[in-house]
Amino acid sequence: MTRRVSIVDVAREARVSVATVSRILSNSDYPVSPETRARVLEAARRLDYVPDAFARALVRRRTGIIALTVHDIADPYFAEIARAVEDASQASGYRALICSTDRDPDKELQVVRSFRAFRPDGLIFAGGCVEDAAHVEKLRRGVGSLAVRGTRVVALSRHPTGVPMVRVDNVAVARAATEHVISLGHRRIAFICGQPNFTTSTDRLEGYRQALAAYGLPFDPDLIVIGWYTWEGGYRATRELLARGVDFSAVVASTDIMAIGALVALREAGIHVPDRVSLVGINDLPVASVVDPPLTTVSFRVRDLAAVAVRLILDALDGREIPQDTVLDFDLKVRRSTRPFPV
Amino acid sequence: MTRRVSIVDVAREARVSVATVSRILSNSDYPVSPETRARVLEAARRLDYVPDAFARALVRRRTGIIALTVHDIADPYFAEIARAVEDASQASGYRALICSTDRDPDKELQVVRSFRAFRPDGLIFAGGCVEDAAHVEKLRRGVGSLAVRGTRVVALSRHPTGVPMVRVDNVAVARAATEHVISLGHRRIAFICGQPNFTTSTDRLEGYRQALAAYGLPFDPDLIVIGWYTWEGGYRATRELLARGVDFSAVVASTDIMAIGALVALREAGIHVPDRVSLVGINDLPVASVVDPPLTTVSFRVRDLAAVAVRLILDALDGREIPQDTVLDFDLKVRRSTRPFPV
DNA sequence: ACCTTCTCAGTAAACGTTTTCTGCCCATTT
DNA sequence: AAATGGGCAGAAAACGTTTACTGAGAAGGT
Repeated sequence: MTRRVSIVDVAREARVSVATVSRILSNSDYPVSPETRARVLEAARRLDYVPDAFARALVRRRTGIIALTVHDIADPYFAEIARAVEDASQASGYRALICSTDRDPDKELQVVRSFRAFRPDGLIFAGGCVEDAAHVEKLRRGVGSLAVRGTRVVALSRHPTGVPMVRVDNVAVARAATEHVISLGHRRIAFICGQPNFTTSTDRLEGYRQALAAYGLPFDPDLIVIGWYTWEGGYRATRELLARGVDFSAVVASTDIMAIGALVALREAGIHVPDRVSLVGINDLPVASVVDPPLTTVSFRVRDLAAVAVRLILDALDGREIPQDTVLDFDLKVRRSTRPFPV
Repeated sequence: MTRRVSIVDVAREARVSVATVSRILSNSDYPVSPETRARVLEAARRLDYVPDAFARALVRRRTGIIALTVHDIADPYFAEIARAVEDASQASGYRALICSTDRDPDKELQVVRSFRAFRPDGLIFAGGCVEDAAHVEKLRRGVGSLAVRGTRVVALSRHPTGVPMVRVDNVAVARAATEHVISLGHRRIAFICGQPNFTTSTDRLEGYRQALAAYGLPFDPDLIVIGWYTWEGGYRATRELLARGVDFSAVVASTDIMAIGALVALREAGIHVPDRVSLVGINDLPVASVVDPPLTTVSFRVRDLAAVAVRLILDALDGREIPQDTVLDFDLKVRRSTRPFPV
């Protein structure tokens, strides 16, 4: 195997020292004569030289890497996040390193730990992991040891302690979704809730409660059903709901993905949406407008969430002070999965 | 900022040389006394030492990185691929570096070029880029310069020259999809084709033609419509098809994603699937079983495709000979978007 | 003429690992 | 008692960059 071309080859070719090559190629504003610059640039081009990121990262204290943890890159929500992080990173010359945690706290710890070897300049936690105290503490230590090495950390849609976060107000979001169906006249409203160990779940449940309370409607535990944040989870939760035999005319799902699962379950049960049951989701993923009926959902720009997170990290790396809590707004997208009650 | 802990700190703490620490921690089978080993391990644990991936990559000739180019990580098909690559890489101690090319040949070149700085041990091209000769040549040079540096390259579902590939037989796949609706009695069968500069598109079109020919059906260009490999693309193509006013009772879409776009367009036009038009897709993505009606589609294990690619790269890195062409099999999943004609 | 200041480019010391040589010490063999 | 060899660990040279010094020469001020 032929040896790779390094900076010394370029230096030899251009008959200058490696220092000069480095200075010219890393675009520092170091003064250098036009002729030398041209000779070096030409040599680099001719040899097709690309600086080695590893050697560079070793001596600069920056790696140019922004790490991202997501629950599952194959989940449409996190795929959107990943894409936005990738784009925003790349636009600033950074590179995104993505890892899935599968909503498993142990795996999340392991992922964070494994990130340390790459000492990323930034770390974004997308999607809460399980937030029990012991885990948070372990995570804090793991993240802490990253931070010690200069990594800037930002959390996306979760509430860890001491880490800047960017999020939507999940309470308000779920409240908006619920109030929408209430305002359509629905009274018996089921809620498909995520696993309780995610703050997103508890926040959205709280929003649902607040909406009921605001309209003087009773809170009925029989209308609450819990599931995983997947299609399957939404499907099963809805089956369970149906099995209970309780009466309801609307369903608020914690996420679009769960809502689509619910749609499948309702369809299988011969319950038409929206004629017999109204359905509302949260997230406004691309897939929401493509199902039948198109899903009424609470929309917030998922990609903006991620882009803002990257921006914060970049700012922090530049030494700027960054806000501890950035809250993005949202709005309701009324499509065809909801309609007034009674018909 | 406190200095990061390096191998010399561990060495000092354990009162041994850095060489010894390195040998113990990188698990070489170098002989070392149990007491020394224990002391070093304990010191590393106490200092919470994690070896620096960059320094390590510099001296070993391996980076532990497998790079992956996809059209768009937010596209469900490529998200599946990405997830599988991530899992398979991680299982072998590698790390996946993912970049989206947006189906843009220029961006693909740029991505490949930018990968070189990281000199990945492996490179997987998922999803063809545009395959015109000039581009392939440029790409070959880019990839070539990667290969020179020791990167093993594998292509996923495309036909570049001289690069081992793993794929399904796209001709046979499309043929199976088409023959399915033919065998149901359909005679006027539309085909939603991808952009012609992807080999996947031309292969699948060819499969469609072969199926028609095999059953003695005429090929009617009016039934062929071209679009991007997106929901939007499938939607628009179907609208165009409808605008033509040609008669058809079945639609074969090049991908599930396009098929779902078609579903939306047909629904909007008041054309019921499958009562008036049968629809079949290709890929069997998770989303295919969740739309209404659940999509009949040709299924191949997308994740296996990616996992095999990683396996090949690992084999190649171990110096083993790897096959130039690996073809995975597929099968038809009949769901409810297709039905016999005439009703 | 001499001192200062600039402009430009080279020398060499990092950065944090791995790995090739050495070589010590002790046990075993002759 | 000398020679051999194996187990163990240290010294030092990479790996490919960046960057703090250093310094040569030219230009400009007194």
